[in-house]
Amino acid sequence: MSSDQRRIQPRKQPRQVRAELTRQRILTAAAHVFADHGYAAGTTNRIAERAGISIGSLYQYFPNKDAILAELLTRHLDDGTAAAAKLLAGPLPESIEELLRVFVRLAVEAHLDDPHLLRMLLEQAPRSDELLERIGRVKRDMVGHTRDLLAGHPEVRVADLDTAARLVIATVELAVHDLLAEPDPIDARRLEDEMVAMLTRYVKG
Amino acid sequence: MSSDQRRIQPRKQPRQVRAELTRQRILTAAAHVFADHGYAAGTTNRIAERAGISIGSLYQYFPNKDAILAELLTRHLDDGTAAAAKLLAGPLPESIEELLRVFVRLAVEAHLDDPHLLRMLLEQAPRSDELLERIGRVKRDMVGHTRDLLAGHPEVRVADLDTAARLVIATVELAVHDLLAEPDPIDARRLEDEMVAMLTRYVKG
DNA sequence: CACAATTATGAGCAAATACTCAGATCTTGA
DNA sequence: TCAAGATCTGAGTATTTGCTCATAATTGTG
Repeated sequence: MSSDQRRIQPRKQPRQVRAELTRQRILTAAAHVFADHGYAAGTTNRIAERAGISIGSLYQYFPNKDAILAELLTRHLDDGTAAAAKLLAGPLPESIEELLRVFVRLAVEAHLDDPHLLRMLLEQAPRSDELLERIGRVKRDMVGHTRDLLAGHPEVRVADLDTAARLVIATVELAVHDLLAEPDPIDARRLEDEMVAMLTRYVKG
Repeated sequence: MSSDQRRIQPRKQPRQVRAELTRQRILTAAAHVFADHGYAAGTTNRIAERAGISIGSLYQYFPNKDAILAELLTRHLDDGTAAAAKLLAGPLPESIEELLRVFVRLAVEAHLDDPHLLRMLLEQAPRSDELLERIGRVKRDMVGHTRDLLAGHPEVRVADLDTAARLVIATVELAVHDLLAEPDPIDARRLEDEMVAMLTRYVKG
């Protein structure tokens, strides 16, 4: 029941331009529909309708409903890791405060687009073992990088690097998700400032 | 479609002992089933089966599936607010660090029982306007109390009391949820220590 | 233009599942 | 003891919804 291995990869590779276009329209529509109605009530027929295509076309590009969710989540994760990798490859600020600010800002910006969609994605992800796996890996990578950054910085004074890294990641990810997705969302700039202040004072000991 | 007002209150008041007992068994079974399978896959028939009663009996005490979720969430919220009120009524520690510790410990303990159930409850709550309302009210109260505590404490130095209070609440609630519900859960004691350290340094400025 | 490959259509199927109801069984109180 | 009310039963209904497939339309190619 919960261990069925369902395809998550597209059913076929688009060979014409209109095919790729249709694929995009499906994903865009799905993002809207899921954000508005949630995953369960976001039916595939509704997605097709919103995309302006027939339900049959939808199933030519996605083997099942979960695959659409998976694709949306994958994109978000890939965007995030790519942006983070780009940051890590370039020159980084010296001070721990500015260092933290750079990454907090990254997180905030990644969630400003559509906080409701993002929240839904992460909530529904546990439905699939494969997605759980993928999220777990990304999170572990983030914790690892954070630990390394903390470890190599002279200003940092914490009791347990591993716990500190986990706490930092959890705090940033979750608080950003939550505070931006609330009915009365917090101001993004202020959120960034306060969170940087909190984390900086924390890791400086 | 999504605006139908469904009953959430029990269908009848139990008048015999066995009735109240059945009600309890349903709720206990539902907690387990929801925690194991999630809300969508936690079917009412499965709940009834696990409770050792017939599906008909279930629907004599709960008008619909959402009402079961609502009852479970209500209990959690009521337990939490009651515990918090009890704390606030009694003598509180002087130092801000110990003050924060008391409340962080409360949050951690409230989620040690069944982190997966709690996570599921909060994820599925947005399905109902009434529950969203209730959660919002509890959260607003918590932020309010936190702001008052921070405002009246001489050690506290923060730029914006309101933002700080929101950040503190979000951090505690979410990080506790998340870190305890992970496949490799963080040690509760260590979580408490680190979180208290972070929050203390933050609010002391 | 002709023909094959690709893409689109949407009525309808199969399965899942929330929920009902007519009747059986148990409990209470006099 | 026994009737009335309370509780329980579970096969069945109504609805929703993910998804298929036979067919049509469109596009690329020689």
